[in-house]
Amino acid sequence: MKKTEVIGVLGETAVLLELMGESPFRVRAYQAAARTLETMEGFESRVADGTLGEIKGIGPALTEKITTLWETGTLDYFEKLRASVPVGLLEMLEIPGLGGKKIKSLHDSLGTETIEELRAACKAGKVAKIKGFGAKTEEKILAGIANREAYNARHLWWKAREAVNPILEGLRGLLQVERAEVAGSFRRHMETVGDLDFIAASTDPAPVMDWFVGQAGVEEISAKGETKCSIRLAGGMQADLRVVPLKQFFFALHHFTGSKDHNVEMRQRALSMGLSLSEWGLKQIDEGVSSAPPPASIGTEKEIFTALDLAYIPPELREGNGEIEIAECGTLPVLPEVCDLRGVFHNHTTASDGRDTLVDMATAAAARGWEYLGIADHSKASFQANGLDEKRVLAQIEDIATLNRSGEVGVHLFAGIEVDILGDGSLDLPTAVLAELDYVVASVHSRFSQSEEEMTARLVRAIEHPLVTMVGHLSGRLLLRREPYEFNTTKVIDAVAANGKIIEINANPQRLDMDWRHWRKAADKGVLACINPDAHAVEHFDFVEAGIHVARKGVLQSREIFNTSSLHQVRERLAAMKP
DNA sequence: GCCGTTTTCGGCCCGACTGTTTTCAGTCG
Repeated sequence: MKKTEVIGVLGETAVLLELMGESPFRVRAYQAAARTLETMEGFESRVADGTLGEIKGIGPALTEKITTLWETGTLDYFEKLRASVPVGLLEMLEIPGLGGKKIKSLHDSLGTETIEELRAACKAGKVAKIKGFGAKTEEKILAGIANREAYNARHLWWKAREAVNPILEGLRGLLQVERAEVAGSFRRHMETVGDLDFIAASTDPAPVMDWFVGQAGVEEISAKGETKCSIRLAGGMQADLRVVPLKQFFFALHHFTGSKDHNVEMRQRALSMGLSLSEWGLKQIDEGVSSAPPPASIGTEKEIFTALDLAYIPPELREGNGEIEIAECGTLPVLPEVCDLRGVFHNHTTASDGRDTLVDMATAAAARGWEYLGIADHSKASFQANGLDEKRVLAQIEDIATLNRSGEVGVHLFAGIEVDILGDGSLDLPTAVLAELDYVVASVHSRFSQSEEEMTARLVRAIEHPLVTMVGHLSGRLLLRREPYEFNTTKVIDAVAANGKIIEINANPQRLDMDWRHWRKAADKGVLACINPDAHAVEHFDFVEAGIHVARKGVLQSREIFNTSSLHQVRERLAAMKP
């Protein structure tokens, strides 16, 4: 069985155990193990030599189950568990207000196994009669089922921002509001976000909450208490607001920024120092460990970290991926910013499927202050995208050279191509043509359903081609729409490192590919990143901001990003990469 | 399920909100 499948089984086991009403700690153990495996290096050898149990969070029971899965491809424990839980129950977890225990209770008393049956039971008033349920729960379940159908549960970060900015501005404009921020996965710059979390500091919550629920675009008020309320916006996005006194603001902001894993570690660290950290503050625990008293008041989020002897951890890094250990040393890396970029390399023009011309694109790039712009239109195999054949490539090289010589645009243009990686890993254009270009982006645009072995070999072969400079959108995923194709990420990254090539950070908000979770390890192997907007129009240059988010979450530094280099350096490096 | 220079058993982050209760369980973040 493949590693990704093992991870899938562990994750599904956690969900199934939850539905069985198992101990939440056991559930958590499976979730944690799945996450650990996702980023684990040398998984195969550890399974083989039996050292899996040395990893924190993986004990004897999980070692045995993972080993069995890996070696035999099946696990009795899991199969029995899955057979005992109807699939409909898994889907019910997506309904707000329903967790493992309530779903189990519904199943036990009514025998509901599908969402349709649950809907029918609600409509017949049967659910309200169950102990622990009532009329309101029944209504909420019905509404939840309807919403689930109407809207996707998650949204692209880029899309969510359109909702966030006006709300933040509105909150900050209120007389009663001293501070307001957005927290949650949005603040951590996750590629997709579920709910939006707003925190406001005020001594007078009522008018703030009234404004929040009364905004234009609010479709439903899902909850409204004294200090917390929850709305659903047009488009289906859920937004929560919490109003706290100013002295609690930064604690609340930190808490609701998360992630959950980060918070757990922070609280554990506080406890070890004789302190208790919560969204309400930092207090001294009376007994036990001697410790310095916490600061009397906190005026920035940074001071919370300082109180725990940590360097400030930017929100993007708060994923429970060892950021606290790094911050312990007080040496957090300086993360890149949009202004560090001096150009981009994967951009389309009207020659293929872009909306703007070469000159338009160059002018817009110059207006951003970029020093250079790489043009990489599609190659001929991308027929639907009007890909360029040999002749048109050579013509475009000529156009670019002419434009560069003319000095009409204040940016240096590099002639490139986004060449299709064909099914067997060969490239869509002959070497003689590719050799005429300044650089080559190689991408997969077809035959996504190849086996992991085929796709891995295909990518590796393309990477090993001497004229390939970088790999475009490595996994081919479309967030919330299409899963990545199957390939061995480690092998591909190793091939890129071994050949001194570059991996693109495709900054299209729907791609954000290669995923930030792989970046730190890839960079440690010497792989360079190149943040590219995959622009099909001048306004798509804005996407680089999302690309910077990926780099920051991946803990990359500017020197690890190819296109933070000056024009002079880029020229030299591109030339050096050519055979 | 995992974990342990106080523990191999008894912990595992913690508090608000909701809807259901008559003192609290479940869910959520």
